[in-house]
Amino acid sequence: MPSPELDIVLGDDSPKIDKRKSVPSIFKRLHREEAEAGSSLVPSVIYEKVIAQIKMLLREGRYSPGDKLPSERELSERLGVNRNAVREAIRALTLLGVIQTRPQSGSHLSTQVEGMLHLPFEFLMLMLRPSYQEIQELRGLIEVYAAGRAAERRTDEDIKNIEAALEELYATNHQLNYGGGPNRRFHRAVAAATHNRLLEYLLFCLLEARSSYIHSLSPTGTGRREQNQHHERLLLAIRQKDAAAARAAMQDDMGTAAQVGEIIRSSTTDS
Amino acid sequence: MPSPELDIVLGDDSPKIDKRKSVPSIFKRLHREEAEAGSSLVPSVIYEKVIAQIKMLLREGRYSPGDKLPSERELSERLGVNRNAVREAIRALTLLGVIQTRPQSGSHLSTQVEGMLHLPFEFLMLMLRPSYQEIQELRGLIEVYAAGRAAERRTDEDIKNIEAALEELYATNHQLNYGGGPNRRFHRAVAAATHNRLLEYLLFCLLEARSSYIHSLSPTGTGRREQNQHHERLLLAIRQKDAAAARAAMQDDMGTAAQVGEIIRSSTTDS
DNA sequence: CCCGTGATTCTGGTCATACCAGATGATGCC
DNA sequence: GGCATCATCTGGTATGACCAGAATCACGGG
Repeated sequence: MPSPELDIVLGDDSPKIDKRKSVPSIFKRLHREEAEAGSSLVPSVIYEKVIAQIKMLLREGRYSPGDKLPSERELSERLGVNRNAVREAIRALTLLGVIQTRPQSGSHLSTQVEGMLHLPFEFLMLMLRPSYQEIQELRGLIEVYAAGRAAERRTDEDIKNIEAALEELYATNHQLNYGGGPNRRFHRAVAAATHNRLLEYLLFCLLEARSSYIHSLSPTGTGRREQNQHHERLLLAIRQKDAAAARAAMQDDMGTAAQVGEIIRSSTTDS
Repeated sequence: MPSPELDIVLGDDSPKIDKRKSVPSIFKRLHREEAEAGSSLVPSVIYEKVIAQIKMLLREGRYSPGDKLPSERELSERLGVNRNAVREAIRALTLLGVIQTRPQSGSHLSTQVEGMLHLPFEFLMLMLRPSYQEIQELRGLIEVYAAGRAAERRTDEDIKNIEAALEELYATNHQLNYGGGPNRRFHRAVAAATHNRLLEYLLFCLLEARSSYIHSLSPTGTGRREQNQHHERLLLAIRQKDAAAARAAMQDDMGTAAQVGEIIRSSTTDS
């Protein structure tokens, strides 16, 4: 059941001429023309064609998350390209998190989106080099909104998840990884209560990338008590479905985080 | 000046044993262990090491956007791996938008972040399949916030840009690509006035991916007049630095967009 | 001495082939 | 029927080759 027909066809009905000489030149020409036009509608290089195919199959619903892709050898044969090109495509998609591949088993479409935006976000920050304030502003605006919505939409299940996350946070509270995973998980649990997966996941990735970008956030424990307090307030507000109070609590929590960020920034004044 | 030293070293001081047999087995073992643990701290495959290297160089500031990378052959030699692995890494990063590569010239770190998140976002939506409401909620929350901040922070330059974008939008208003590029550029111009590049870019990519995800948004012209009106109000509010009015105008614009989305959804009831 | 021209070199894009090691699945023995 | 064994398949990696266009440099004319 895994591998639905998929008869992939590369857009070109190229006359199969020799393949070593003619085909590349065609691509090259297309490439140049496209490059000059600034557009990229026609994939210039083969691996992009492979990716475009997979994307199309996803879009058309012929492939669904979890499905197994044909083997690299089979794909390369069907697509009429070398295995290297297929590998490059698969590798690139793996990096995006679209595909998961196990060494001697095969490649599957990811069943979960976890990890899909981490690297892209990380690189985005490395390239854009946003200030701490910029990140915090974006984060804050999403989190505060999410807190309010969470209060309005939360189910009992959500409450349980948030409580569990909070408990975990407390359990690791004495450790050094302040602001680390548990904290992110708590915030994610709150965001999840909005029942907007896109929002939840975007925020989560933003937090992950932020944490990785502002490396070693750990040193200071400043405001930990305040932060715990904010978290408690937040949970209470969400439980009581008090959107305004939830937003206020989250806003305060953001403020605390901003303070921490300030300390970090001032202590590492360079770069 | 382009290629700063870079003496890349793969983390392992492997005793250079034959290289065809021993090294892979080491990776394999590490890979399996990591896979079982669910983590991925140790890059399992070589191309990930290459990527990690580049990321590290970026993080350390030894490489900056625009710099030219060593040639694939040179990289593969320095890293002690095959050129394929290097290509896979470069290709993957190209897909992320981190690297730009021209056929007979070389690979450079992208100077612009444009296009960095497009594909990731697209795939995220293809995998997550969020509802129109989910997208719109996320979009709306960012846009409304941005409108307010734009009103507070805008410079005269920003006003000019927004006006220009609005003019372009009007110019193409009679065409079919309603809700297309010009509209996104207008919204981006507003977001740019917040002077938070991260926010601006994130929103932009979200809009791009949204447009690509909700394909063929064009058919209906419903609400175009209202939308124009909202845009005018928005511009006015930003010009007058009236944050509340700006948020209100944007909120209305989001409402219009939601309506359009509703129509689209109801007219294509399937999939 | 400058500049244009032409050949050489370099680079990315593609391909073919080969081998390894682990996973998979079929086969056959008990 | 259950379990061990082996052929096969798969992804990971390596080597080597060629193409076409870009980049570079050397050379000769002005």
